[in-house]
Amino acid sequence: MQLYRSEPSQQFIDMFTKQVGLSEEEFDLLLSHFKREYIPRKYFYLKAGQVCNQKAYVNKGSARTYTLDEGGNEHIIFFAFEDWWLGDLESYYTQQPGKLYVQAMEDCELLCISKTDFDQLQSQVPALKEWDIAKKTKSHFATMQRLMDVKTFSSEERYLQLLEKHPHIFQRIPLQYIASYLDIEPPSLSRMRKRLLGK
Amino acid sequence: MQLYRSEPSQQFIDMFTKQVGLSEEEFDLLLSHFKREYIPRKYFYLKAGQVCNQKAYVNKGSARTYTLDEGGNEHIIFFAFEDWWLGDLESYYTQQPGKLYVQAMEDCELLCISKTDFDQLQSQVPALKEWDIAKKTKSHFATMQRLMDVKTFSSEERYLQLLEKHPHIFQRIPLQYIASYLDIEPPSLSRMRKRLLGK
DNA sequence: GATCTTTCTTAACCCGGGTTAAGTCGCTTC
DNA sequence: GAAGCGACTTAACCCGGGTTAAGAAAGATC
Repeated sequence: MQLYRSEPSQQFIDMFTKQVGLSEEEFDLLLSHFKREYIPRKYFYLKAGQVCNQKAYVNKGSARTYTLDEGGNEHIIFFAFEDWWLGDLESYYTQQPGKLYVQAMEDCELLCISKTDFDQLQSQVPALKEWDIAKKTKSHFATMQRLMDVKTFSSEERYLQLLEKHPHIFQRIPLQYIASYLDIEPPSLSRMRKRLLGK
Repeated sequence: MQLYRSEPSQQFIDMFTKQVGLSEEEFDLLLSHFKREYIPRKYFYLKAGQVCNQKAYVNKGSARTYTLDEGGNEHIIFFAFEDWWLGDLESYYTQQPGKLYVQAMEDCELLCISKTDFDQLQSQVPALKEWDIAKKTKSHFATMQRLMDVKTFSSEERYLQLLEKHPHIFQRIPLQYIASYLDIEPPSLSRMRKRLLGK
């Protein structure tokens, strides 16, 4: 058993060795550039105005990504749980200050690699570059789907979809965050849940 | 003056020759694969369930891209005017049936190139491939920005932003489409406009 | 175990937007 | 120019969600 500078989940290892197809040497090289980072609950991984200069894999914990309006209200864009990647993609690629807040909802253990390091590795390992492009594409389609969902479905429909597709998140995060994700206020979510109980 | 199989706008020519940096020969080769397509007002370029198998440049006219919910209501995701590209990006890349409707709001003249042709040209002309990747990236960020806007700003704020950034579209397309784009009903947009007149 | 904090629910009130339908204006068509 | 059509506005009604505040429940902390 080899000693790692970080202790990646099996999913992390499988992703790079089985899906991306890295050799053991390539994986070890990649892994040596990852640093573990802990974000306690309620603390921020990223705030608006900061430049996102690394990729962060959620090894453990959960986080929420949100925007802030002029009134100081938060609007959750998406959640992240284990085996997701955190960050502000636009800020990462443009290296300009971002507009997003990323806050830990539970204590988080992240595996982080700087953009500088990843860019260099990417030029050495073609499979990594392909993986990154594919990841961007998937992310693009997911963002588009979210936009379509927000426009097409009512908050109740989106609540039911969330309940069906990701029932586990209701066990882990406060309902007020779900409400923000659905673009409604907590009392409204409460009323909706009560209404749905009768069905 | 050369005869083209289609008559691209100056913007179209500049994009590929100046921005992408194609040589005259490369541009002519590319252009020879484009076909002109006319979509009369109210007709569809694409419907949900169809596979999007070509890129379409809007040479003239305007279109709206929307989803349909179970109740048969339309939800406009975005508009397209001259110098934009039309289509269902996910369907194009996956070659699976899409979920979007793309309908001409004014008579449209499109310049279209099949995915098959473009993929082949892309492998011959590296600059084209880079352009395509850059376009996807820009599109991704734009989609993300739209999602953030929809979640962060009220319909009134988004109306004012639209008025400021794209005042010309109010001269070209019916207000009912603007309303759909803003996720409100036409009477509500009317009330809002009346309210804003007093300011 | 008592206190404090966080989270969720509930109630009461109000306002804004959906809904429906009618009416106006402008443009096309014959 | 009359009729017809599409687009926009307006009015009236109703319902649902925001807002605020209070209370209950569950966890955390000491």
